[in-house]
Amino acid sequence: MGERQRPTIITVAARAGVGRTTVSRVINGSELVSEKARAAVLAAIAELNYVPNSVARGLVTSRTNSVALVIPESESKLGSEPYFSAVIRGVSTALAETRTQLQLVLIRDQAERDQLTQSVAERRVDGVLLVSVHEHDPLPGLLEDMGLPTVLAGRRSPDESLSHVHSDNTGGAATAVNHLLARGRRTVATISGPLDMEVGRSRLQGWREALEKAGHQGTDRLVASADFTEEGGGAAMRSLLEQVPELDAVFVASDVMAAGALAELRRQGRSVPDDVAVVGFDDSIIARHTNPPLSTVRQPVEEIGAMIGRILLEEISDPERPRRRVTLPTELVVRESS
Amino acid sequence: MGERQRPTIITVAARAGVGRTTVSRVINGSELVSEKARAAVLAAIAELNYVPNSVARGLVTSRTNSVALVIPESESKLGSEPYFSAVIRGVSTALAETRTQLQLVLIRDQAERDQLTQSVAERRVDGVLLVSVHEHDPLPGLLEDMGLPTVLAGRRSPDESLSHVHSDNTGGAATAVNHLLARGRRTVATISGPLDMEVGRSRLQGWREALEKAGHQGTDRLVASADFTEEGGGAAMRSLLEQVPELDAVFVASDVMAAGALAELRRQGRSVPDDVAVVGFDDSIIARHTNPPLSTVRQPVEEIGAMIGRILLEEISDPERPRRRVTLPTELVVRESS
DNA sequence: CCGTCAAATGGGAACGTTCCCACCGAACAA
DNA sequence: TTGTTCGGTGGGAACGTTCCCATTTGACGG
Repeated sequence: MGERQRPTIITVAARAGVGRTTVSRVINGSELVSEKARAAVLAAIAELNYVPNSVARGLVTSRTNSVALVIPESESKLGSEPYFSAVIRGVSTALAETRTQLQLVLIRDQAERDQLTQSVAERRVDGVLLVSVHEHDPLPGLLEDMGLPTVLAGRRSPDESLSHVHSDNTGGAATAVNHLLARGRRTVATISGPLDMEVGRSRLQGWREALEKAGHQGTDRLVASADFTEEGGGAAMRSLLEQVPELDAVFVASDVMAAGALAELRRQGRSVPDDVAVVGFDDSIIARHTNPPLSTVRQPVEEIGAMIGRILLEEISDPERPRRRVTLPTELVVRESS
Repeated sequence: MGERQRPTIITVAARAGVGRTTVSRVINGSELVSEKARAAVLAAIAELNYVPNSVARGLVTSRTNSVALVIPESESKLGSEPYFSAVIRGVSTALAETRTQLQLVLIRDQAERDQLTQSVAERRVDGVLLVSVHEHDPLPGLLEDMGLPTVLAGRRSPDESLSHVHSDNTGGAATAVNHLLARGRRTVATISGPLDMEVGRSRLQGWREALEKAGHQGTDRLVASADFTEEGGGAAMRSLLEQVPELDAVFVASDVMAAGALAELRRQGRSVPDDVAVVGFDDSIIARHTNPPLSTVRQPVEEIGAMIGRILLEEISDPERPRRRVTLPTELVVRESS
């Protein structure tokens, strides 16, 4: 179609009969411009259909108005997907307010990891959001050293130095356990997440503390760990049933693993919730579709996304701002599995 | 920490004892540079830890090396999420090869829609990927008019003018119907998707053609339409059971709607698959978790994503290249619901 | 030994902004 | 009148590249 030459700020200036700088001032909302000049510029912009070139602007301001959201693919296997979708939605909401672009970066292997740091070094983004970090992941430290604003969903450890937002994993787990105990369950085992992730450890800790507070001892043999996958959950369930055949409840640290556990229980002829009660974590989409529907601990994932987005924007606009640590509440959702 | 002044191409040139241009040539892999000079430049780059500034480069080349993936939020409701995740994964794979960045754009309302066109006008992306377009969506035409390379996952109509990739919806639906007929079902109803989307229409068409080819007539009363949501699927099922109480099979145009339909069937005391056989479409994650597990038509979503990514890159590097239309095969996955 | 040619090289200009600073003129006090 | 101030303005420079073109260099045939 049309596509002649795109108008530049100079074209606009000429058309409006003012200088380059005045046009720039109008665009950027400066006060120091007369009503008359402003009107002329605005008219010229409209007539010429002028749109500022953000690349040129970025060159001089050294701001790109875009941030990266980094998702490790190892985690984005089928099961965790609803989690990431919700985070993305939240982040997107937060960014929309300031017209900041969202770069999505999936990391599957070392090459893609290098590419990310490369891309960061190229100054293609103003800040980075990191999701589901592992304890010894070098990435957060790297970004911190580069001085690039960085916010985490989750954290590497309880004394995380970067700004981060996470849900009350310990509290949520404890709530689940207390719920099971209140239902009269005597032996509440757990399938924990990976222990090299803080989510894994803290949910396990919540489970343990709640049991101990209720007077239960020797809980160690009631634990099996898995990797947040459905198969992992099934395998962990199997091993628990071997070790602790008398168990009558399981707190599973994710819904996806719980789905695997439910299948294994069915396979072994244990009915849920009559023989064994099960509570998951996340309230992801599959929780409503398992057989029976899964009781679970809901975490406000979309809100986490919105929050990390907002915090990152703050840190970009003021890098000196002190780091923030936010814990969001969880909520027990009781369905038919408990 | 360190963070002194970032080295520029000039710093590198000085260090290597060559001119600006030679450094640029080395970076861009030009042949026209002596071994000696190349080595010196490479050494200087390594010593100084130089990384080219992509914004500056973008200003002169007027390429940003990033593309936008646009997802209408109305579709990204819970149910369709696995679909989008898979598309994203595929796109990301295709883009990784050329170090092209992926901008994710969620569109929820008119404001965000405007923002997208704005952002496109600002030349922040080299091309656009559009997912799940509606028949009368103005966006594709707008992008086409702007002369911006655009590729669709799905299409607006069978004679789509833009490059696009879609799966064989008609064929997949027909396969599902034939499967049901082969199982001895007599009355195969359908819950279709929205009829203002080509996916909706073509799956319906596949269902109809297969029935007619098998000698069934007067199929119109066997159709109920819904909006790809679980609730919609339930409501459509209810209406079908009222209209056609004798039905013994349903082809549902998406797994999510099928989940709703299954729940409704159970509520009305019809057993699946004994009384009514059900086949869905997508093979999304929930298909394995419904009760009973859902037979479904799998479409290669990740491959669709990879394909639209690759085609877009081609169109960016050569805008004159003729538009492409790709149809990928589907595959019937038989589980327990049929 | 010289002209020719291709390979290798580097400086100027351009990409489209914003920022810095100098300037202009009107208002106002002395 | 003269000086001071300040809102309003615009030109030069800079941001860090790539592209165009002119120049240098070295090899080679006559």
